[in-house]
Amino acid sequence: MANIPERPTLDGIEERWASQWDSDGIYRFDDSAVRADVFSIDTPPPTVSGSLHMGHVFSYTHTDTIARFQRMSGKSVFYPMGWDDNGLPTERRVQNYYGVRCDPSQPYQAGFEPPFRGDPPKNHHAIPISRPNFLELCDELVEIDEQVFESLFRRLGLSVDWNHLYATIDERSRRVSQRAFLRNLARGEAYSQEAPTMWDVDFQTAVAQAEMEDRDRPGAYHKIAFHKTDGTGDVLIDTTRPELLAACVALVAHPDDERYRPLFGTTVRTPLYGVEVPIVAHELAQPDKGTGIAMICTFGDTTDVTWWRELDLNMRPIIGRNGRILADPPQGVDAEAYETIAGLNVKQAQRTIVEQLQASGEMLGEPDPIQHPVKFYEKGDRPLEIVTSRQWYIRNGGRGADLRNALVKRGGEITWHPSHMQHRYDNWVEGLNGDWLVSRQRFFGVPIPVWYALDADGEPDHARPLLPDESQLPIDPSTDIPTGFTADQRNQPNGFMGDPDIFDTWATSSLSPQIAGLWEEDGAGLFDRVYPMDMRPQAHDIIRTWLFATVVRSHHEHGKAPWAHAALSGWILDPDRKKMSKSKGNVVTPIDLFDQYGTDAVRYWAASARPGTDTAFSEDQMKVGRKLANKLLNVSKFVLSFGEVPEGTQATDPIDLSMLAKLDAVITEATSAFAAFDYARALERTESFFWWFCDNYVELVKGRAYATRGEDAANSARAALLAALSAIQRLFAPILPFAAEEAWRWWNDASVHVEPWPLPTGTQGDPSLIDPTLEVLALVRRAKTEAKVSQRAEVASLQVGAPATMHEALSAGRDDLTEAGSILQILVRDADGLNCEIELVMST
RNA sequence: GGGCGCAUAGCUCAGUUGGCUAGAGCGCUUCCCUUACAAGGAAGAUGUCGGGGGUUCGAGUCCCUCUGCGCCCA
Repeated sequence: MANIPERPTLDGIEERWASQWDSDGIYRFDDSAVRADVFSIDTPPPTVSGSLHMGHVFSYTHTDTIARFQRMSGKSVFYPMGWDDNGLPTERRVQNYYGVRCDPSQPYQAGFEPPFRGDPPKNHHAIPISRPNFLELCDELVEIDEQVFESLFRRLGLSVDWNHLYATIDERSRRVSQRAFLRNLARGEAYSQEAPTMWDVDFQTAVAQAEMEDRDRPGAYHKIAFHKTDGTGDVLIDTTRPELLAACVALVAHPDDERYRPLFGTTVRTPLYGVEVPIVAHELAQPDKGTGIAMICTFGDTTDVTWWRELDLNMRPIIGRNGRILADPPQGVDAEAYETIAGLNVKQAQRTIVEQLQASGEMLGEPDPIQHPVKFYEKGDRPLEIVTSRQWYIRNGGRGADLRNALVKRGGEITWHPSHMQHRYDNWVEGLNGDWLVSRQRFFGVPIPVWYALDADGEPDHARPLLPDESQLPIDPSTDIPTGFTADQRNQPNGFMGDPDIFDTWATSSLSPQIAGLWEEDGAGLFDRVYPMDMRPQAHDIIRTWLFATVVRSHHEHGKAPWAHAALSGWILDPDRKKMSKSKGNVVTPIDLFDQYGTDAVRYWAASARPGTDTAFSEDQMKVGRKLANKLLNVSKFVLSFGEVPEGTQATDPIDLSMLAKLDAVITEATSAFAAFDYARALERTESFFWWFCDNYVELVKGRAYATRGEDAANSARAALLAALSAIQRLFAPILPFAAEEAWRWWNDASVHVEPWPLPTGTQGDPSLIDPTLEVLALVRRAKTEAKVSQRAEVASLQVGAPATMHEALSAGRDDLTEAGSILQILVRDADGLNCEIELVMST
């Protein structure tokens, strides 16, 4: 116990202990552990191209407290880390950082130097570069970003095993991702299809259902006259998208709608273009919306797609992938009339069409403005359009009740923390309306590992893709060559072509358990020892994406749920209860807070938040955390200052046993709270006991511990203090890993983080025995405060009135009380309740 | 429109299966340099537990209902 500093301090302990843990390798996963002794964590790979913010600190701290608890409880903890670096966010960051953009038509330039490395001027025009050059810059930048993330997480004290590190673009991830996909394909769980697809016209890629969001946008109903072909007049429809008139393939009304029932089976001619279209019936038509009859276009929204499919209608697409009206009119549309809108963007086309309709008298009245929900890509700025294209899908229950039900059932096999989060999952799965679109028309990602044979006309055979052998993975079909072909046959008639697309990021990150666990890799059986994983921690906003996608892949590949527990973290709100956002300028950088309050203090703030609860950012809480960490050092110093007790010394004084009995209850509660992933409850119990311990118990027995009444009396207090301290330091270790380690190492050789989690001491003490004595002490303190004298001031006499049932307890604490209160004389008498008459010694 | 959550002191929040005068911290007021801690300690004031109804010997806690806020989905 010779290592206690004169003035304990929190300053500098992070660096010291973090590097010590690293060199001692205390967080290394024990590869020899059997599955039952393993606790495995499916750590979320953060998007490294995004910014580091308090949300990361918040949720990763939650996970780390659980990991530390499990490790101390004897588990070999598998706690990997991953970086999600592939995908659109990285592409955007690379564009903004280097001042370039990817243009696959550009030739590769060896040794290309980007115009900027960081902060190109606002007026800089992005330079088009080849795809390989672009990917090189992606690789360069993610490496820089990943170092920043790693240093933050190390500073935060995450007990991850950095030997188990992956990135979603690295070779292993590409191999696992492609392997899993090929197996999906072989089992019929993946397929490609030419179909109407939600399309972002700016990013020029297809978008999955999970990535879409509704935004309220202003629009307007335009009342347009269609002309009955039997010459008996017009049919009026309301539409918010008059620009799609040339794409109209039918009018639709509800089958029960008496107004339109006579018209079903007849035809009308479209205004401006004179195309004959049928009037059809479908339950999805809304009689109360507008005139109750609507035009069906290919395609204005997802309902159009449903109608088109179920009613077997014609196809007249007019919107191109760039969001502009196609150059050539669809079949049957008057070319002269169409020419006036060809090449316009959607807004321009709408203006033109409205002018033309007003001129021809085929639009009635003025547009009627409304607010309505419009579908957007969550990262996009313009409404999604629907274009027809060939895409890859993985079945997720969106097109089949059996699979959907099976996936709901898988969700039920997971224990959710908090439990109500399962509703979000069920809700999402039950509301799916299509399979999972996994192909993206982007650049930086895992390539889809297929080629297509080209026929004599150079047309690809999509029905029979050419597949690599698993042993060849990972491949890039744009550079690798399928078996049986040669390089010069690429893109030639009777040759082959590579699939140009990449997988969506989620298609790879949904395999995080397989990637981290070295599934089908040379992992010496690691996968079987860690999978299914014990815990998936993540934020609740990505239940529909990451969580669900992971369940889908696990269900297909392994026929089981990927984890036993899903622990959902909440959001960080700013102090005004608004979601923190950069644009509002209220994002604080974690490093500054670590510097200001210490890492443990910031972790304390994070760990104070109930699991799954959105939580206000609070520097006040960090101040409290710092105070707590500081107190832990100081009380440790005090307790350890008495030195060791003689071998075999046990606490015997009833007062000491009473404290230890209270401690036992706290250990029991903290243990079951941690075991149920409720770090906040464990902290709260530990913390409130700790302050009670410092303010009351320690103060009460301080004199006795100083041996004012002999060594034997002192040793009971010292033994109790040491036992409590040992437990307290370990109880705090998951939350305050640095302060706990600092104080622990003053009297122990090994790290507290590999010590066993405290067990109840099993003392036979009466937990409430100490309470009456402390109540009297509080009354004495109050009397001194009210008399405005020092707490050290002497009490000439203390007369305690107490029920007879309390006398024994008071008698047990009497000597300690005498010292703690500087009381010269104590008399106890019978009374109904507890009360005191206190006579202070008047200082002269 | 459907689903879920939240509402307790000025602020941030605990309050497990109903059970003593409803708690903590911050902030506020007063006092105290005391040999673990002044980035400390001792003490004090502050509540229609969102409104209404019900079950119960007993409700912050359970049930119904209303109001407000938030999130997810359409």
